[in-house]
Amino acid sequence: MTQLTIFNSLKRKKEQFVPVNSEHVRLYACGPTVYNYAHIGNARMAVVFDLLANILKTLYPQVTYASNITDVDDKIIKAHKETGEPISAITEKYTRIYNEDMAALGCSKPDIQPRATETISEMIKIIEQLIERGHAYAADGHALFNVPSFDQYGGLSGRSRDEQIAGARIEVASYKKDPADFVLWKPSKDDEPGWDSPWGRGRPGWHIECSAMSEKHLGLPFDIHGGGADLKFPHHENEIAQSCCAHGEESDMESYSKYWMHNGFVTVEGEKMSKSLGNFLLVNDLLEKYNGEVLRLTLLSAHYRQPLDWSEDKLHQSQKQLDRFYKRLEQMSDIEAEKDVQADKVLAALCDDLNTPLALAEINTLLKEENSPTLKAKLNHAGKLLNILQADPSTWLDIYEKNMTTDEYEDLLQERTQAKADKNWSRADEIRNELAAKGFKIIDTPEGPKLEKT
RNA sequence: GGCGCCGUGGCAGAGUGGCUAUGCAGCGGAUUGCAAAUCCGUGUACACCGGUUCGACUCCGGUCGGUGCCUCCA
Repeated sequence: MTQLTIFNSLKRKKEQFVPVNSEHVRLYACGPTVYNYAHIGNARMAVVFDLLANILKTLYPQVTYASNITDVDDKIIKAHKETGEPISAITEKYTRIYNEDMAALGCSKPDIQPRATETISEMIKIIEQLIERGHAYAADGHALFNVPSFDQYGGLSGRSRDEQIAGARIEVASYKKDPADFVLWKPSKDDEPGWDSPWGRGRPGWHIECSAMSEKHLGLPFDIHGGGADLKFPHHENEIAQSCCAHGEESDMESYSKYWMHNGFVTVEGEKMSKSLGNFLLVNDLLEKYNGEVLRLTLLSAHYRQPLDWSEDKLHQSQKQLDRFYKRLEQMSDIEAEKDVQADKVLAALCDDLNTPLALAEINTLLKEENSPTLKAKLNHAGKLLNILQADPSTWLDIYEKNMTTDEYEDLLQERTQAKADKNWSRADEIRNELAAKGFKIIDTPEGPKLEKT
């Protein structure tokens, strides 16, 4: 079996992946807070970990991929106050849109998609365990994690406690024992969503939800925890602190998740996406102009740990790339794919820390081969691994088949063919221009002219 | 200020101690009425300066440049 290698953020090096239980591999990735449309950065995370889950599923008999929906958060409350829409309407709406958009990008729905609001009792239990073990305390309606109680704190992001304080620019709340302490539970006002707890009516802090959801659905320790690079600190650092300390595993950061993976950021035309710059690219908008598969390939065109600069030119390249692949598949539509043939080099590239650019290069190299049952099998396999090339080739290429005699363009094409036979070049060119204006280009083949959408 | 990442041919983007990455664009050719599509051919690129080495784009050190996190932002 091909060996999977991944860059483990916890160790800051590439390692062979050895599952906790090779019969059942468990993966968790931090999902979105549902208060707005998903942007292209959310999409990168979703696509990267969808790909990872897909690869794991080809290597191991059972894989569970969990990715959460955060449906309680101050940003949601803010959206509610601004729009007047009920909280549940907001979270349901944007959860639905998120799932639709990610599906359009070829992402399978995670095996489990837990909601924070469905995991409140588990969060409260972890907080109680932390208080019992002396890692957390209640103060002023809050429950807080006491950072100095965990020696390993900072182990993921590589920063010591002293650096933490030196760099602290956050105003320190009076109820904190230590400036670095963070909130596990906070009180809710009457008009804010809240749940009863030993510390009064309130809601969870940001980090505790992932500790609770991953433990509930995957068990500890699980294999891989993923998310965007910006979550490394403080979110993931705090998750580790909570989950290790709640179970008396203060000396073992791996007692929560064995491996950590972080995807890089997406920039737009060289600049970071930000609301002030107004360059926040929403997947929903992009899908109106581009096919989801083109977006997916673009997101996979750079290695997942590298920054990815989004541009029109990249989308163009992805489109051309997919057209090339689909053209070959279309040429081979009458060929039966050979059984039990795999795209070994593509799989090997993906197993090397998800090296998607190399995988794409390998597919391009495959195209140098002649059409054959073997090539078709390899292309099919490669497409399946990356979850691309799953559309019907002729549909993708949008070719009007010659036998569509009722089609309005058929008459024009026949007229052009006749004009060409009569050497009436000006009329032939006229028809070509006419069709070009309608968004089609003519491809002359030995079997006659075909139309392709431009 | 602290921690980290990066600097590859016009552009995108992998990789390696000595052997063509790949794609897009460009150029030349085949083909075509002209195109389009397709096919063939075509680019000794690895920020700079030192060091290690028989040999470095690849290892080590430094310089310069860019960039991320430290602000509940994937």
